[in-house]
Amino acid sequence: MKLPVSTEWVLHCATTLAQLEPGATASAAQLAAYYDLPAPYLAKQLQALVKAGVLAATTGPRGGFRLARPAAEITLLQVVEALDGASSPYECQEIRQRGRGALPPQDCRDTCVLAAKMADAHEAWRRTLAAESLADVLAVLPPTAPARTRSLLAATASPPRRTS
Amino acid sequence: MKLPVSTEWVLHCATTLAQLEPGATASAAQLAAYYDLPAPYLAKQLQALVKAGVLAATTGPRGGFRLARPAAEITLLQVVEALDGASSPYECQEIRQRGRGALPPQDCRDTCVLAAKMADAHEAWRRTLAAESLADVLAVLPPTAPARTRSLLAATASPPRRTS
DNA sequence: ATATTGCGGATCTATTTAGTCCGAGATAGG
DNA sequence: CCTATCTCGGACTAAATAGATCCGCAATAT
Repeated sequence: MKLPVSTEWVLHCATTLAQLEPGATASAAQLAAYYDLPAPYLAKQLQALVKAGVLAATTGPRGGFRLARPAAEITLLQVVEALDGASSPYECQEIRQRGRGALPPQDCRDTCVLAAKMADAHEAWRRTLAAESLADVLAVLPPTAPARTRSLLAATASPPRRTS
Repeated sequence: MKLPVSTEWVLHCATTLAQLEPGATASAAQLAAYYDLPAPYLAKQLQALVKAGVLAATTGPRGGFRLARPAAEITLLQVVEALDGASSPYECQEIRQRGRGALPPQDCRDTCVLAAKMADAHEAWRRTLAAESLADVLAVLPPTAPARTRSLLAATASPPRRTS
């Protein structure tokens, strides 16, 4: 049971994007430099967040990524599941219905007790992550963080067209 | 984030072993036939449970596996973690300390907020599974189940030495 | 003594993950 | 209005990890 390392990347990137002024964007290259990550691969992960509706992207010069919704309406669960999917780590194969000890179908009308308990555990996991929004995360950061983040990001922004 | 399919196997096998009379054993081959599973691979997984102290094994003819402790003292979590380990699916790589936006060490004395929340979620998952014992699972099975299980298992027991 | 069982290691395959690349589209500037 | 360039978007390739299997060794009850 393991989550991709890029999970940490996108969680931090989402937190970073949440510190921008409304409407402002940051490119994949900017975010990659900010965290020292391989830019093309990070871009791929961010695209997954776009497809999941967590981020919005604008192409063209000065384009980039921004949150698709207010930070208070984006939960950690939505970010994590955008990458890894929402399926439970335990998948019941109904082995109780196979082999010499196979149960008759009428005994299998309810879901398997073991599968039910594993599903309960997964639900508890999801509930914990769904209870925390990006806004909640921002609230525990020092008040100076957003300004610092914005200025450091701007340092790698595309230059304003050199007039050679 | 995925658990091995063998997780379902060992959960069911542990439940099956819990239905035996105290001291009785079942071999890997018996359990494999009971659930129509690949015997060699199942054996390997059961060995992991032995190493984790969940099951006890006796070698030699008429040997096999049995619970190492009363069913009430074996939780689903112990069975699952015997196979997959106890480590969290999310592993913080401290990327907040790398790249252009790296935080100074004095700001990293506490664990990262994101890592802490992910750890909370994993703890909620573990708590749910730790709250359910094999005895709890047996309690919801029909009272006739143990007798049926024992008789079906016996059908694949090693034959009592053919006197040819 | 022999057959049966668990135990551990070595091996092979397949799926997933990590990482890279090039093309389509959009915008700012001329 | 046109062009140049910067961005995302998806396809493609390699590496690592986990899944699955096999074989020889040790132990024990018959």
